[in-house]
Amino acid sequence: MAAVSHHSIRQSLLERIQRGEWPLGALIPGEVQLAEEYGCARATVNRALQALAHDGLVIRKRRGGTRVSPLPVRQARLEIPILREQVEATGSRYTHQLTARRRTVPPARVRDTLQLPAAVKALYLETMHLADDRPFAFETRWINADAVPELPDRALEQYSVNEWLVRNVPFSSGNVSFSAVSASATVARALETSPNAALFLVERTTWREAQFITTTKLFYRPGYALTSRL
Amino acid sequence: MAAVSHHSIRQSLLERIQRGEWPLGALIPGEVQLAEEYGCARATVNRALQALAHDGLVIRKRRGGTRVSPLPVRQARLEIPILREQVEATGSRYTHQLTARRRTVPPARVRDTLQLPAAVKALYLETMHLADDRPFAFETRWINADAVPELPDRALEQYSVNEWLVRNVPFSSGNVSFSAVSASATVARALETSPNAALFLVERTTWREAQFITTTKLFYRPGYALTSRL
DNA sequence: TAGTGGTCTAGACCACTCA
DNA sequence: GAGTGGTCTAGACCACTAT
Repeated sequence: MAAVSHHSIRQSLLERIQRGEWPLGALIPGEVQLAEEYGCARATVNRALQALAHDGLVIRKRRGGTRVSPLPVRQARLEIPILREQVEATGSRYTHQLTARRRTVPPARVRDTLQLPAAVKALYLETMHLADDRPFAFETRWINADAVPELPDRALEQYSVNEWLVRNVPFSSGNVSFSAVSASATVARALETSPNAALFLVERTTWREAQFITTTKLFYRPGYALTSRL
Repeated sequence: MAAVSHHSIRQSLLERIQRGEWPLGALIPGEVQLAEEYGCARATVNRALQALAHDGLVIRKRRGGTRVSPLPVRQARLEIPILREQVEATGSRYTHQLTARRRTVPPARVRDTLQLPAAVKALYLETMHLADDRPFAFETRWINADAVPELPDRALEQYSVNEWLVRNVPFSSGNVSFSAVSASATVARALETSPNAALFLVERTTWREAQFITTTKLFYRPGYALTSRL
């Protein structure tokens, strides 16, 4: 390992920015000058600066040079683990139960989200996720049956629906939304909590090449928090 | 722009993975072979593969080669914008009001978080963030006065406390936590909502080189959701 | 120990944008 | 038009680890 690597340069530049060597919005030296200063090739400095730019700490423009980000946007990288791992990470035993499974015509809201033609049936599933046999999260899910291979009964014994989908319909794109909701009577019963309890809700919709696959709501038990480094 | 860039290779490999050319967990060709296939230098393929690895889509090991990630961890990159920008992005007018400001000894929980000695005073601030003069979010904040330059009164006319801190004590590290809480009487009154309403809560603590700076709670008005691409 | 990824270099050319 | 970052290349050596 050389004394100067793009990692060490990145770290060094970060510290210089944090120490205030260059104020917010200020221009920092060009790649050529920094390369000279650190005694390495320009490409190495370039790599370090690109990493800083990727993290939103500097802003780079051709001809305009590199500036310390005037209003650094804090970014949090959230990992959305499979529930099994989330539970097992706390040392608890993970189990799950399929509590509903039917093929019906989805409500309009879901039909729009999945872009299904009217009157087409979709697969509806409800799953309870348990940690040490106590409710951890309650999941409702609609699946576009046309987009997914038949869901074998056997699979559901081993994997939760989500896990099965991840393993069998991988790498779709999608979006997530985090919010807070009051527990409806149904959800409160499932989570063994009181109606109107404040629940952390994660909604996800995923698709693959313009074909919508699934949309889910995940209601976490009260007190759950999603944490991340900033 | 050459026909092959690390971007295009990255995209191509992504599509090949998504099409299932290599199953989950499978080994994909080595850099040398891919470079030959795409007709470019190994470094270019390397860069594309590193990007995919960074996003958790492949797993790379020296000597072990590159594999499609067997259980892709979905990652969401959340940008935590300054409230002003969050509000203005919706086309509303942003204003804020400082509703409380005092120096007192913080409660034990805050003292622990900021790692303050007992009986040392800290700065406590409450801010209402408004969108078109209607409550958008309610913020409570403790600041370690030793870690921060004196907060000039003048600054608070122009910037919210948070914005002032970002501009004057930049690039600290920190963590965030997202959860759901029931509105307390105080918070409900501030947000002009009913007690026990489910609120989305963002808690943040930031520090800089082992010195704690501030810890805040941000209660969003009911119905707020944080959204991100997956 | 051999084979893979990780990294650095020196040089080159291009793309953008500011003056 | 000139100066900055963006990128590619060909070659080299190193670091890790599976066998």
